[in-house]
Amino acid sequence: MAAALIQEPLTRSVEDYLKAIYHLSLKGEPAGTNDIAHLLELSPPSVSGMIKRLAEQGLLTHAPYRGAELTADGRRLALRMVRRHRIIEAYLVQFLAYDWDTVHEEAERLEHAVSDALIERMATALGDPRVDPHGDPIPGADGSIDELVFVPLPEVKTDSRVVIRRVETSQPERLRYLATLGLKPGTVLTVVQQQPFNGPITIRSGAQEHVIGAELAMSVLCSPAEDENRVRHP
Amino acid sequence: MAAALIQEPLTRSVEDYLKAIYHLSLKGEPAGTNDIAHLLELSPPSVSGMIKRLAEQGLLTHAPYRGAELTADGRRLALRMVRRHRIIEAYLVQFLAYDWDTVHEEAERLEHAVSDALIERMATALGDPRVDPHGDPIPGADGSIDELVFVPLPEVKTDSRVVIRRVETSQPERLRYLATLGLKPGTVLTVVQQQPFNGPITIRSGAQEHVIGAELAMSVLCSPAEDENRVRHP
DNA sequence: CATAATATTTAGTCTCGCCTAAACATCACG
DNA sequence: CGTGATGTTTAGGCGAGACTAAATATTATG
Repeated sequence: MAAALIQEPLTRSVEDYLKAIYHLSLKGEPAGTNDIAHLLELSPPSVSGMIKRLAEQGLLTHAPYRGAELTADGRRLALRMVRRHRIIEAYLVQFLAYDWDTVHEEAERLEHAVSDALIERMATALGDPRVDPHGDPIPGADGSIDELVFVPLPEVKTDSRVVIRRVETSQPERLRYLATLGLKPGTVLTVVQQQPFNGPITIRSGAQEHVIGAELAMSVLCSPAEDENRVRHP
Repeated sequence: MAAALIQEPLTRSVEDYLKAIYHLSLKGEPAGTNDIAHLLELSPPSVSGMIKRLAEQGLLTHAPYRGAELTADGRRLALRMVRRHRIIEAYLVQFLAYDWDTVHEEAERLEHAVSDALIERMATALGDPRVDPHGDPIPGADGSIDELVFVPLPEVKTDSRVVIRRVETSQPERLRYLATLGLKPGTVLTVVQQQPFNGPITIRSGAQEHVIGAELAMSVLCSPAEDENRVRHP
């Protein structure tokens, strides 16, 4: 019952759990054991056990069979990991010639090893960016985050011009394929046609036309093209 | 007896042991359990146990009560860690405004997390350096290393001009102090006087004279000043 | 050469974080 | 409203890697 007052250096595992639960919580509901297990590639009983430990440490709350929710402390630490991850991604792309499809894996390991000081130096070198190479928002050192809501490509009205703001997948194959179509944050496009029943979407970007499956298109998040000027082109 | 053919991703612990044993082996003798324990800040029994495991994996050989020696495999992996450590140090100093007294700690954590690919990119960005900010030699990606032998400052003849090639300590306080005296790799100096019985050493560098205790001076390694042109000034 | 000092290993535990198998809750549906 | 599908937890175990206390080997010394 007594909430632990300190948080000793977290283990890698704990950092991964907090980050996973944070991401799952964005859907608005407590994170389920199975979902966490799936995301972290662990067995559900392992997750059940860890949730109990994290609850004892006051990093999350847990009602049996109901899922886990981060406390303010847990959320703060999770956002710290998200910041690290995204700053690292941005740095590797900008300064070490990484591609947007390979940075995730590297950042996934580095985020546990860097000091706060190094992250802040990287952030400064980058000019304190607000988004990473995929358009994901980077939390501030103070824990603030812009959780802007964008429209997935399949929900964009036909004939409307939009700008890609964010591409939400960490699968390298998908990212690489989207890059060959020129579909990265900052790209302006028009939805030409959408086939019914969740069918493929035809888009035009400049002189080129492409057809994209609905599932893949779901990871492409857009906003109306009037916002174009507010987008960064890194 | 059967040497394991593969080496799965090593754990952080194993990486630290290999590196420690490599460093201790530079003295020419097998690394003793106690020395390893002292270097890694672990108890001797812990080290004894790990040595047994590493011997089973074929990374070192061990005769009870006689110390541990790396096998070719073990040495290769140790050198890989040393390369990582020193490339990271050089990178942080050159590109992220780290000082030579703070890089060690950061590198100590990062060396376990970076990919080979990232290290090679950093090395390329640095122009494939042969020494790190302390003058320690950086092993090549192929495992080659220049183990040059330099003369510790207390053994330099009075009145001879030498150039500092390497400063062998990772203690931030010592490094910071030496830096205030301008004693870094590349600095040219003359030994003015050495007090007897391991006494302090007086040096002149440019217009300045300093007195240094013998113990601290032992970590300052030099070569004759004719070699000056072969030294890098980063 | 015996004995003390020092170095090393063995024995026995502990914690963390994972696992599988089995028990138990919850929910949707006939 | 019972029944099966699905999701979650409990029970029991394991390996890595650390620890302390105690036993044993080596080295140094009188």
